[in-house]
Formats: sequence, structure tokens, C-alpha cells
Amino acid sequence: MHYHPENIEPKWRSEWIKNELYKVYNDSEQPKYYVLDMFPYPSGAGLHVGHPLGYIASDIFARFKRLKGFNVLHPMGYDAFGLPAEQYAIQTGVKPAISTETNIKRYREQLDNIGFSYDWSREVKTSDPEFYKWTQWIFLRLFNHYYDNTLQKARPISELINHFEKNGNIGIEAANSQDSMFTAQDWIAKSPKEKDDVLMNYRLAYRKTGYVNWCEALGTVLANDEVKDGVSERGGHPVEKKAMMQWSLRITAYVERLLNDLNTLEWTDALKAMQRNWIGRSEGAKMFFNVSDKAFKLEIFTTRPDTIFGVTFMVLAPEHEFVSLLTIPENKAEVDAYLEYVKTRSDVDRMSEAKEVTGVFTGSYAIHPFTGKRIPIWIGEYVLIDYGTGAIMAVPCDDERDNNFAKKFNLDIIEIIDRTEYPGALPHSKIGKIINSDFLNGMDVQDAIAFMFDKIKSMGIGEKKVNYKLRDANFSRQRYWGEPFPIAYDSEGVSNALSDDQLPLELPDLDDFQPASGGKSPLARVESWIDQFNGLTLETDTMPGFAGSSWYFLRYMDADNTNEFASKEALNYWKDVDVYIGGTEHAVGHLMYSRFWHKFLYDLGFVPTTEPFKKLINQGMITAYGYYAENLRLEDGRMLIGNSCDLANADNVNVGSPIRLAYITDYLDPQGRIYQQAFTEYFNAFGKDYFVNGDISKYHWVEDEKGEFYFTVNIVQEKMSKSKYNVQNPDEIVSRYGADCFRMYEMFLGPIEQSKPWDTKGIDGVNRFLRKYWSLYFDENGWSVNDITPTAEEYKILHTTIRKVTDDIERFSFNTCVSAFMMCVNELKRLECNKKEILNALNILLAPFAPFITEELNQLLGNKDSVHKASYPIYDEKYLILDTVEYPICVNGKKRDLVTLSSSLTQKEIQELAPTLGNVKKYIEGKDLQRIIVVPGKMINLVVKS
RNA sequence: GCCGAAGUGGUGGAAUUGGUAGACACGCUGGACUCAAAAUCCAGUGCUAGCAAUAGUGUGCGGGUUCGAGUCCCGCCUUCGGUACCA
Repeated sequence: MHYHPENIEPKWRSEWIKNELYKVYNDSEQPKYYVLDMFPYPSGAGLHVGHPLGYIASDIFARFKRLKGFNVLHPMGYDAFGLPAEQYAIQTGVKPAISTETNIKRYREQLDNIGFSYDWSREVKTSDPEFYKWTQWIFLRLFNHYYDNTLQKARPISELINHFEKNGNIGIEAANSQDSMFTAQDWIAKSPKEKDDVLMNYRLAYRKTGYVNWCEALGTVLANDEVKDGVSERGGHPVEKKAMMQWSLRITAYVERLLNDLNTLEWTDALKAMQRNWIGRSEGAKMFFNVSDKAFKLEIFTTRPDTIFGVTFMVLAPEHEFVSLLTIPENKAEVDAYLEYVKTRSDVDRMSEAKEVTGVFTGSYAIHPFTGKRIPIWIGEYVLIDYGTGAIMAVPCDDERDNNFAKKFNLDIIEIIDRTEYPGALPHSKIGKIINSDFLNGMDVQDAIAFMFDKIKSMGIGEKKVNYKLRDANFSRQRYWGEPFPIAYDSEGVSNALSDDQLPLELPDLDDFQPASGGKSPLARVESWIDQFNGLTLETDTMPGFAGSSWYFLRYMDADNTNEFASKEALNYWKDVDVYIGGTEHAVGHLMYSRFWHKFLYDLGFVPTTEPFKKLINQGMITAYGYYAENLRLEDGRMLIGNSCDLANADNVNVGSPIRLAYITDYLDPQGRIYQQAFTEYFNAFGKDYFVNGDISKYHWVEDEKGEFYFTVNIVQEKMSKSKYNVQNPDEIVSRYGADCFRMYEMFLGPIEQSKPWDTKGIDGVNRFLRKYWSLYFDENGWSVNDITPTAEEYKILHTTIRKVTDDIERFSFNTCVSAFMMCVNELKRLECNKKEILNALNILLAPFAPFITEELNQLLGNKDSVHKASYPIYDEKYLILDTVEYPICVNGKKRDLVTLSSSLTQKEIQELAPTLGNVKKYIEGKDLQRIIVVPGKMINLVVKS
């Protein structure tokens, strides 16, 4: 009898489905446990070996918890809205709904192959109207609430309107996007459109014109976390700042709670740090500067009010609203030219090149609040419009950027900090003594900061203020494949929320997915859809990918509910996610938005917890090796330069940048076969095919004096992705070795939170283990398990393994679990142990890792019920105790000898006994024995002075 | 630059609170079985010296604390991840 997974696995797969083995009920008496995976985007490439890493870990954990007696919710679904499906539709005409369905089917097959214990009756798809009905429903609640800063809670917008009618906005402490005051009379006098505009300043989901990340290539706006290094996360297209009317979510209202509640979470420090970083809290002061000959004041934010006497100029962001007001006629031409120049620069330009200092003088002056001096007001792109107030007071002596700016444009620099008494202090650090600063002279920097907070407050020119890097989340996408906004506008442009019974507002069926003119979504062309609510015009933007993913984990709790997103009972029973497993790539996007939505739903009384994910495990990426040729020279001496990521811009790439190796399909050889030859040689060296993802003719050829062909190879680890053609498919491994082997091998690779390159060279070891495990149950005559009572040694092996595996699963150390199983089986094999009591317990122990082989053996062992419904074995200390223990004898920490002692001896007894032992005596004879250190079970250490 | 994580054999990695470093596996070497191969099994395998027992040495580098340091402290180096004209 040999181990044949291909005979075992399909059988149990269908058996489990038939018996609804993994169905979970909400009315259990058992304690609940919620184990969740970050649901995948069903891409056309299918699952690769990286996806299941986290899924396998969570599946093992879920199965373990089930065997431990918990009612475990372990669901799966699909983040089914998104750009790739729509891009695909534009290219091929296949409708996103269709391609998404196809991809989901494929994902499901692949997932089923691996033997996950998901309760598929709770499956969710964010693109399903029955699901996005509730996404829209939550959006409407966000739209209809504002954030009360005093209560630190979301409140209905109707309360705010009541207040406006009685008192205007006087006495309102709310998160808002403006702070001009109005009275009750002002409010009543406003037109509906004006009222709508005012309310937009308070709503948690609101519309405003702002500078957004516009991606021309994708034809849509992106959120900050969807932009990486100045290009779009999806596709790597350039992104520019553009002023547009957009929906936003007021996540900044929750910023303090999002920051403080991090302390309550069992997340890694790294991840919490990322979130803190993204939130970017900094304490400082806002200050107002009078402007010469102008009625308005200029507001700035600074963390260093102590440096006020070092201020020699001011700088505004180019987009600042005062730019035109402050530009004097003589400087207008120059300023306009500068603004024009700034407009042409994308984010990549601003980031990539060496920091070049640019700016222009407006011609206006601010007045220094203490010295009364005139301070020139400049415009510079290093000041960002969306941080602080978009304007700064420049202190060139103590800020590197201000310093560079001052040097470039010959502006004054006044030294105001003396660090000579603090030799270790770095320049620009908050350490030193203030000089040249009137009443601040001689003060310590820290004291001066505190002093200035009070000073500016008492003078009425400013006050303490906390600033954040976190911005409100851009929530509009000019795309088709997303949730439509349940918002319609009247002829005045006043926004109207649809009523709950009009939900879901479904996407219309479409044939043409090209963006509509004016940077609008394809929906803008579908008049019948836009005008379906008589007289009103529907919003044509759709929600971004993170809309559905911000709350999907709640839907699993009660996935079929048609009256609520989930019932109160379900929400109160399952509460929150106990363990959430997923990649770090969602550290600041999905995880931040989910926390925000969850807190909002908590404020409204829908969910019982303030945080959605108690514990978070970050699985590392499974990477692939990427082979890049560097300095690839051809036989005629010319050098091939290029960069696979952006072939269109290959001309701009520097010599030496890596080129992705490519197998050329439509190779345009400019001269002859020689180039073809060069590539072929390279590829043969690796015995693999590579594909070029662009047109070879766009590479740039450079002359070189040497007539040799050579290259250097750079091997890097990189993300698996379809675009890199390095995807490893799990199905091949499963069909060759079986799902059990695949699961255990992925766990055996190393700690789950670590990134590691995919490599199959160790898989035989795991396969050998499974065969060895199987062979414990059989001999040459077949089934050989017997009922003989196990020996003490056999019990010891079993119980050591139970203890090790139980502890290691709890701390998500699955690779060491696999090692423990291997060691256990090796030992049992050595003892030729085929006793039922041992094997039955071991089989349950192994079940979470290898569900198929254990289920088969469980049946052969004569157990009627599934092994996945068994009770997890508990280890018993009594089996771990040995009669004798071999102690190493160490002298001053160095191992010298061994001594065998009874295991019943206490630490103290050994300490007293040790000097009398013969083989200890010889080490202490003639020496000065200071003391004896006994580590029970580990060692006896003699501390001697020689 | 700043924040975070990590550096251990030829390789992946183990060592849970400071206590025999290298578990478990891959690979490699030798052997058994076989006409042969595959598979399987047995033995060896950090490095240096030695036929060997054994001795010395050894967890990125340099110091320190300790009877004892991969683990703790101080100062560096390297790699990876995040982030950046954030005032």
C-alpha cells in the first residue's frame, strides 16, 4: 500500500462538499473565533503560489481552532471591482462582469484544489448588487453624517441643520473643510445650492474641488495610497496634480482615534509604525502674518515658533489661493511663467531629478509680528498645497530647504540658534540655545517653543495646532467598474441622496468602455441610466476599489441577509475579526479605510467593537527570481539600453539601468542576425523563455568603441505578477505532489511573515515525509495498525510533539510545526511504532496541515466521524518526564563532561550533590570553587577561579 | 534623510524567558539493493588541524555586561520593506 494523493484527494473534496463539513452557524453555544484572509482581486492570471501562503496559514489556524472547540468563521470572497477588468474590457470588449465571473470561477477551482475549509455559503463578491447595495447604503450614512469634535463621534447631518437654523454655525465643533462663520439668518437666506455647498463642508462623504492625483493613462483619479513613487500603483503610469470636483471621505475626522486605537491592537510594530507614519501627526502652531498694504492675513503652520526671529522670507505653494492677490503687476509675467512651468511638471519629475531649487518673488511683503520688518513673499514648488496651510515662514538658518532657497535667491540668513554648547547636536535639531532673538535670547530651544505657544496666543497672532499628513480620502473614480454613487443632482447642482429603498443602484449594461469625453466615466454616455430618476441627474463617477473592501468582513457574518448588511444578532455574536492575515501592501490603504468605516459604523451603533481586526498577521511575499541583463553590449560594440518598465521612455534611461531579459517575438533587427544571436545565447544559459513586454524597436542603441559582446547579470527577487511573466501556478504542484504536500511545503519554506523566493527544490523532503507517515500504517501485508498499549518512549514522542505543535500554531510558527512532525515520524519509524493510540492522536494533530491524508487514514482507523470534527489532543506532562537526565558539566560555561542524574532531583538537590560526584570532583580539585549554577534539565555549571 | 525589520553552514531555516548553536529539511559524499536507472534504506556532513579519540574556532564588524551572549547594552557595516521637499 503506497501513498497516492491522486486517489485520496478528489474523493474527500467531493465528500466534504456533500456533507457540508465546513458550514458554520451563527447560533452556536461554542465560543466564536473569526479567522479571515484578505480576499483576492480575481485577476486574469489566476492564483499564483504566493496567494495561498497566507490562505494555508489561516486555514491551518482555523482548522486548529475548530478542533480546539471553537465555532470558527472562516469565509472567502472576491474583491471583484477594479481597474484591470475594465482595462481588459477596453482592450478586448469582454464585459467586466463576464471576465470577472470567469476569473472567479478559475480562482474557486484553484482554491478548492488546495483543500481550504471555507464556508462557501457565505461567499461575497463586491461587484454583486446584493453586496454593493450595502456599500451604497453605508455611503449614504457617511453622506448624512458629520463629525462632532466635542463628542468625538459621528452625528446625523439633520442635527447640524437644526443647529444652523437656530444659531448658524456658531458653537459647532465639527470636522470641516472651511471655517467661515455664519448666523442663523445667513443660513436661512441661503439658496438650496448654497446650503448644499455649506453642508458639503461637514459631511463625512462630501464633494469638493481639490488637487487630486490624476492619471491620464488610466483616465481616472487615484487615492494617495494608490500612487507609489509618483506613478500609479496599477500599471506604473505617470500621475499629475489636477484640480477637480471629486467625492471625498472625511477620514481626517477620525485621525486621533485612528492613531490612538493602534495601541489596542495586536499588530506588528512595523505595521503600526507605517500607519502612524501615514497619519503623520505633528504638533506645532498656526500663525497669522499681516501683509503689507493688504487687508488679509497669511496663515502658516510651523513646528518651530521659536525660530520666529530667523524668518527672512515666506513661501507659498504655487497653487495657493493668495498667489494672484499677492503678485504685483511688475512681477506678473514672471510669476505666470513660473506657474506655467510648475504645471508641466508631473510628480515623477518633482521626485526623480536631483532637488533643483525653483521659485519666484511675488513682489509683496509680510510684516514680521515682532520686528515689524518687511518679509518678502515668494512662491516655491517645495511648499506643498495640501500640507499645513500651503504657506510657510522660512527660517533659512535652521531648515535645509529654506537654506537652499535662500542661497539660490540671495535672501537674508539670520543665525538664531547656538549649538556650540551641544557638540553632539545635529543641525536643525530641536537642541540649542536661542540667540539674536530679542526676548527669546538665552532660552533653550524646547523652552522657547513652549514660551512662543503662549506668546502668540496672548497676542492673538496664532495658537497651538496639531497637523497631520493624512488627507481626506479621494473617493471618485472616472470609471465604469465600481459602485455607482447613490447620488443625483437637480438642475441647480444640489446633491440628493437616493433613498434606501432605491438601492441597489445598479450599473447599466454597457458595450463601450472607453472613457467619456471630459475625463468622465463611460457612464456619462448612458443617458437612460443617468436620467432614470425623473428630473435628477445621477453622479457618473464610481467608487474606488477600497469601498467594498472597507466593510466586506462584516457581510460574511450574515451574507444572505436582504434586510440589513448583517443582523444585530450576527454582528453581536461574531463581533470582530480575531485573526486577519494578509500582505503588508495594504498597510495604509485597506487597513486604514476599514478601521475608519468600522469606527463610523460603531458611532452609529451598528457594530459592537471600535476596531475591526484584533490581531493581524502579515504574510511575506513569495517572490520570483528576476534576471536582468546589465550593460548588454553587442558584437559590433553598440550597447543596448532600456528598461522593461517603461519602454516608451527608453531614451531617457541611463546606461547601466537593468533591462528585463526578453524573448523577442517580433524582433525588429535593425541590421542583421547578430542581435538575435546575442539574445539566444543568453536565454539558453538559463534554459527558460522570457517575453518582452514591449516593442524592441523602442530600445535605444548606443555606439561603443569595443567590439565585444558581453553583459552582466543582476539577479533580483521580485513580486510575482502577470506582467513580469514569472508566475508560478500552484495547480502544477498540486497535481504532481498533492494538496497536502503543497500546503506543508509552503509552510515549511520559512516563517510566514518573511518574504522568500519560490523554489521547489525542497519539496521532495515534504513528499518523503508524507510517504513515510503513510507507511507507519502499513507493512508489506497491508494495514498493520494494532491495539497494543504504547510504551513510555512512544508516549513521550507523541506528547512532546503535541506540546510543540500546539504552542507553535498559537504563535503562527508553522515551519517549526512541520519540522516537529518530521522528527516525530522519524522517531516512530525508528521504533517501528504502529500502535493505534499513538497514530490516531498524531493523525488529528496533523489534520489541520494535511487535511486529505489524515481524513483517509482517519477512516481507515475506523473512526466514523471526520477527522476535522475530532477533538484536538492535549499533552500530558506525565509522559514528558524521564527517569534520568543527562547533564552536561560545564566549567565556567564551557562544556567538559556529562553526568546522568535522576530526573526527580530538584535544583537544590543537584547543587548539593554535584561536588560529591566523581566526574565533577576532577574539575574542582585544586581550584577555588565559587559556586555551582544548575539549570534544571539543561546543565550544571561550575564557576571556578583558577 | 527619517521610520521599521533582519543579518546564523553550500542552501532554506531552528534555538519560545541569556543556558550543550546549527533542530528539521535540501544539497553533497560514501555505502546497500539493482544487469542498470529511478525509488528506497544506512552512514557522514559548520570551519581548521589530526588516521583517530580529540583540540581549537565559530551566529555581519568592533567593544562591553555576565560563571555563561545568536539572544542584553554601546558604536558601526550591509540587506530588505515603508516613506519623503510634510515646514
